[in-house]
Amino acid sequence: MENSEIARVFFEIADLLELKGGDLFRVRSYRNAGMVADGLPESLKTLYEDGGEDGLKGIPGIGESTRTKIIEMLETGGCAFHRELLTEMPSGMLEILKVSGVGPKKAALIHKELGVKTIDELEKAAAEGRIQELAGFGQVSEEKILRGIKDLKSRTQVFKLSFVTPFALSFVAWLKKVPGIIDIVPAGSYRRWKETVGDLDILTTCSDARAVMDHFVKHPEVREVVSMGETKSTVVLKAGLQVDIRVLEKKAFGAALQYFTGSKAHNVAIRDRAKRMGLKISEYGVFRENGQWVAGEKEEAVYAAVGLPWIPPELREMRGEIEAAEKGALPEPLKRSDIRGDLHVHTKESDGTYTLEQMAEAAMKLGYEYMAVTDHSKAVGIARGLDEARIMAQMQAVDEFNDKLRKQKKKFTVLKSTEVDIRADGTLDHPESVLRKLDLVVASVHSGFSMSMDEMTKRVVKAIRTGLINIIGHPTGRLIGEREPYLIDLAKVMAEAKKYNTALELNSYPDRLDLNDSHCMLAKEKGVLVAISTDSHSIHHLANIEYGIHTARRGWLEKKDVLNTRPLVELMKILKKK
DNA sequence: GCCGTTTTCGGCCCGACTGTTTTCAGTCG
Repeated sequence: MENSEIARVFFEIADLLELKGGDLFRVRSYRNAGMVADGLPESLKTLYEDGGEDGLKGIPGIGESTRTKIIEMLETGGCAFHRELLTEMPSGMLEILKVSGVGPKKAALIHKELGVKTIDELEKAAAEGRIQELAGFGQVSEEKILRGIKDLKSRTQVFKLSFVTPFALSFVAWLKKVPGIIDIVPAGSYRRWKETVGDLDILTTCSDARAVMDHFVKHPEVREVVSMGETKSTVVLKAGLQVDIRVLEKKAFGAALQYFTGSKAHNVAIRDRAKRMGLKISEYGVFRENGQWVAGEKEEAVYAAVGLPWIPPELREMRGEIEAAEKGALPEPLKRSDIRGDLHVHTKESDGTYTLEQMAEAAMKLGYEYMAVTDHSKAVGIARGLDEARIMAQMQAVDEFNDKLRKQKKKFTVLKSTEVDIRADGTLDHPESVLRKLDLVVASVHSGFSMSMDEMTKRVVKAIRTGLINIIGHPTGRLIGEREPYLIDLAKVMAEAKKYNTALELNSYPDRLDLNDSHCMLAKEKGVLVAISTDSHSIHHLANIEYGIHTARRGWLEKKDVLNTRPLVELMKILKKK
């Protein structure tokens, strides 16, 4: 079982225990174990295979009991405790918990009183007016349940970060029109640059809170106002995205920003730390036990109050950032200006929409020193991949273009390159003689995704062992929310990549973000360089580098861990083939 | 169930909004 599957079992155990009315701290432990499993850069399976039970020790949040269950799942593919809980509470109840406004208490009551076992039965009961008869329910909550079911059935649960970005910008612009508004900052997982975002949280300070609320709910994209209070409101947009807003005093803005940026697990740890120091943290500030205000206007001051330096939002995922902050060992955040060039760019020759010259012009405007033109090879027929003759012609065109740039005294170089296909048998789709003439070789898998992990790993490892590859492109092939990653043992691939001086790509295309944040942590640990590239098919895609940079920051990468932070001369030395 | 600058036992983050129960529990983030 993969980490995400193990995590799902823990989440379900937590939900089932909560439905049963079990100890809430125990519930929280399972939920926490699920989050830890999900966010772990190493595969639990690999840790267990390599180190046995000891390999699983020392993971914060995983104790005796959850460790035993992890081992059970790895060995048997299931968890007896989980199955046992499912005999007591039907699995349909887990779906019911997802209905907005229905939590464990209400769900359990509905189940007990009406024998409801599935979301469809819940819908029927509500439609027939049987819910409002129950103690603690009324006509309003019954209608709310019906709406919640409708929403759940139609709504996408999570949104790609790039889907949310335009809405975030739109709300910021919209709220700027409110008289007296001071700060408007989207927080939450959006601010942490998480690859998918569940909802958008916006924090504001304003002299007139009422005016902010009134204007907020009138945004033209709003479909439904879920709640509207003095300082907090929630709406759902036509696109299905939920947006929350908070209005705060200037004095509390930093504390609120810290709180609403999350992650939840990070905040719990920070508050726990505060508590141990005799402090109390809420979204209104840091306070002593006697209620005296300590800090809150600036986020930095909140962290300082608990003896820590400011922690960048991308790191706030409880992956050791608090311990690192304590030791002064936080990674130096990668900056946009650290990136010297883009190493994965397509042109009209294959499936891009602009010419080599146009792409280069656009890259120069971003202040880059270099750009690799990496059109597809012939195996990718649908993208009009280049055969030997066409790539030779392109090389000549690149040489001529570089000559022209030199004559114009422009400090920019186009690298002769390719995105060569790794065929199903692990061979490359250009002959060695061609690949040796190129400055840089990106190699990617574009077909035959449904291999076993063993086959896929061998396929990519075989390609690396040719010694001709500088970068493995989009190493897992996933498309966020659309296509699962193909099965591949990245730890093995990285070990081989390290030997052959091959980098792994962090593809910044917002649908891909591949490597992901956890994989970046693994690459860093294994000492493999990461190339942050955009896979641009248009001049407009080059700006997607931001998504790659922030994903890299989430993966703790620093300037030294990234291939394309190197100046051209240094880069060319690294790219030199053995 | 997890964990330790107060602890191997006894704690475990904190507050807003809603609906319904006339004083608060449940849900959510």
